[in-house]
Amino acid sequence: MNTYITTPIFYVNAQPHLGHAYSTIVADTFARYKRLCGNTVRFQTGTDEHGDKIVQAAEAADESPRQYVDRISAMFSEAWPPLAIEPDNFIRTTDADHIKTVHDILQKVYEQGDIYFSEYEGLYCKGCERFLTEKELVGGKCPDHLCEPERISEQNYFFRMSKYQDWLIDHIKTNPDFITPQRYANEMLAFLSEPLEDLCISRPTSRLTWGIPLPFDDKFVTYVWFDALINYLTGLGYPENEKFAQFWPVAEHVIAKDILKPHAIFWPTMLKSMGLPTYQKLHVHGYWNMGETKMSKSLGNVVRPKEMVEEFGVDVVRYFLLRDMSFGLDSGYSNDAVVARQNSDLANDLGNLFSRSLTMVGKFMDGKVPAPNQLRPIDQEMQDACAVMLETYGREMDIFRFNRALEAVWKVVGLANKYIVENAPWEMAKAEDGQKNLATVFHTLLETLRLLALVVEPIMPGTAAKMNTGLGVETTGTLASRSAWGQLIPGTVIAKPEPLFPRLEKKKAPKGQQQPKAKKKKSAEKKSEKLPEGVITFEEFGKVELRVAEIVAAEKVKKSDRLLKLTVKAPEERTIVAGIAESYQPEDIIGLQVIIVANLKPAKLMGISSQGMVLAAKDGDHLILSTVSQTTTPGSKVA
RNA sequence: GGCGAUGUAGCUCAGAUGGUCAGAGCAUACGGCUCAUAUCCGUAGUGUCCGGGGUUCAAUUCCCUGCAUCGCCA
Repeated sequence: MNTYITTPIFYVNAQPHLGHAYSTIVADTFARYKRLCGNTVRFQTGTDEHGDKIVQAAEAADESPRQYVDRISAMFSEAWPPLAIEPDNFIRTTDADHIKTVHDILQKVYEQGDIYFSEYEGLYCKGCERFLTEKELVGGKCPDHLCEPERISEQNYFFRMSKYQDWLIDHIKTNPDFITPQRYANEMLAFLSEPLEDLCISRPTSRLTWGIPLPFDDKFVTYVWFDALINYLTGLGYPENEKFAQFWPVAEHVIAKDILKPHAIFWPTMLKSMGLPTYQKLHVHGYWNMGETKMSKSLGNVVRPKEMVEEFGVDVVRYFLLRDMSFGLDSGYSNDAVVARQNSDLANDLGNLFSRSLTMVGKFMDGKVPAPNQLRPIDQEMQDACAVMLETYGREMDIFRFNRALEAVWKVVGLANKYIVENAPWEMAKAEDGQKNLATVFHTLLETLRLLALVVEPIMPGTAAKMNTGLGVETTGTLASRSAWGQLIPGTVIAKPEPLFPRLEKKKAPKGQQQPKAKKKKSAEKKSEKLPEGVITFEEFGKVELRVAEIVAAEKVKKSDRLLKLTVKAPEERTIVAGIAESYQPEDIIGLQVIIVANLKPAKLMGISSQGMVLAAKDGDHLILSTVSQTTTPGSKVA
């Protein structure tokens, strides 16, 4: 059996964030799982590097597009190893072979008449030198240049997507697993109930040169999706490489819901036009939301995978992401939630189970795997529970319900802990006739741990390895072969290992919920002492994130006497509208370092989105901006 | 404005051709154990299953409508 699993190629106009990491961890886990099942697996990820946004981002960074994409793409490829993500191929749309493949495919589709030349109409902003989507507009205006875009038309090439609409509808309907979870297939069918428009696939070189030239007209370059989606073929060496024949028939894509339409509509119709079978499955996942608000760069609440790993370790991060999100739905992210998972599921339940078991084997079994004796019902039940777990685990992993799979695994973790309490080996050891059952108990327990290490392997490879080492287990074979009960060899020496997971102190807990430890104590002392009116706690103050921001641009807001539109570095650029025009001239404050509230909910003032608030003293009507007494790094925290 | 999704215990979320479907984990309280990373086991709660209307012997589950949040599109 073969498996071909891909992540999207990520657009390099931003650094890797949690969403990228999730898609890629999902794909990696699936790849590891399928390998464990004995499949031949190919796992591909990469970066998407063409288009006008890249040109702009490069300009902003004062780099050539080439330098820029090389730098950001490297940030992606370097982001994955620390997350234990091991793709077989990392593709870039600026790779020579990709460019050639896109060329060949365009030529082929063109020759068969599925690409034609026509008018494209859209809203064009002269300042940006590009078409804007309706969504980008703020109050009908370009948010960057505050002018209304013009409705202009230009000549472009189109892909005859509409031709394949009926075929696609039929394909989705007759293949229930084509797009999963089901809700996304429904969404696409609803979309397809309206006539499908053809897809504009070019941009004139007069406006954009950072792209793949059309083979049949060098005055145009390929625009976005027709370039990007083809990466899934290029990565297999389409058309002649044998990998293509081997893996294309089993292709499965993992994406986030924001790029559903290109993958569910554009891509299958493109493949159809090329005369290729479509991919097998599209797995669509939701977003990680940060508390109440969505993760966004301007709010400065982007979670960097690298920082997560540094704080929690790879396996915890992987476990958390797969355990806490129902695949397909949105989920909330918070550091506290990760800490909670780490402490309860990992440290207390699994880690402690492993630790106590091995310690007792050392104490009561002379540090060796015992041979089991006659099974009692309680031992048989433990063994049966493992069989149930393996069955559920396989079923759920196959369909990307990782949270369900892990739930089933942790059910056994709980049962194993219970099994220990019910048998109370420390009592058995004292009893005259206890030795016989004691051997069975520890054999059962160690076998259970062996199976837990097995199923946990695709999710937490490092932890699985530690467990296997501790148990003295060989890790060759497949999931099926290693699943069979009773593979530990009696007499194998078991050494007490280091703890699997450390327990963490919960960081700044929101309210007064900061007493996890002192459980034994009476709850005599009240947890929330009354505070005088107007007094806030340190925790409450801690919610306000103050930062130093450097004003890099300032201009008056039209039709407003009081408002200035500021562009600040904190350290990312953000726009803040401040009511200080009566006290300051725009040109006087450029370069000034002020203190801002960085995590204020964005507000729209005179049609401009303000992402934060500048602090100023108020002397009557006169405002005096807060500054720092010495120049510092923009973005420094104020506390 | 159109389409769609979501709205279930303090928190994060599961759930079902309409009838033991009111659930899990975390958090909380109490009890037990001591092998273990002060861990584990047991017990105990609370919910107008978003509001309103309808279909039905029966709706949290189906239909309509309203509200809120989110997404896609115009």
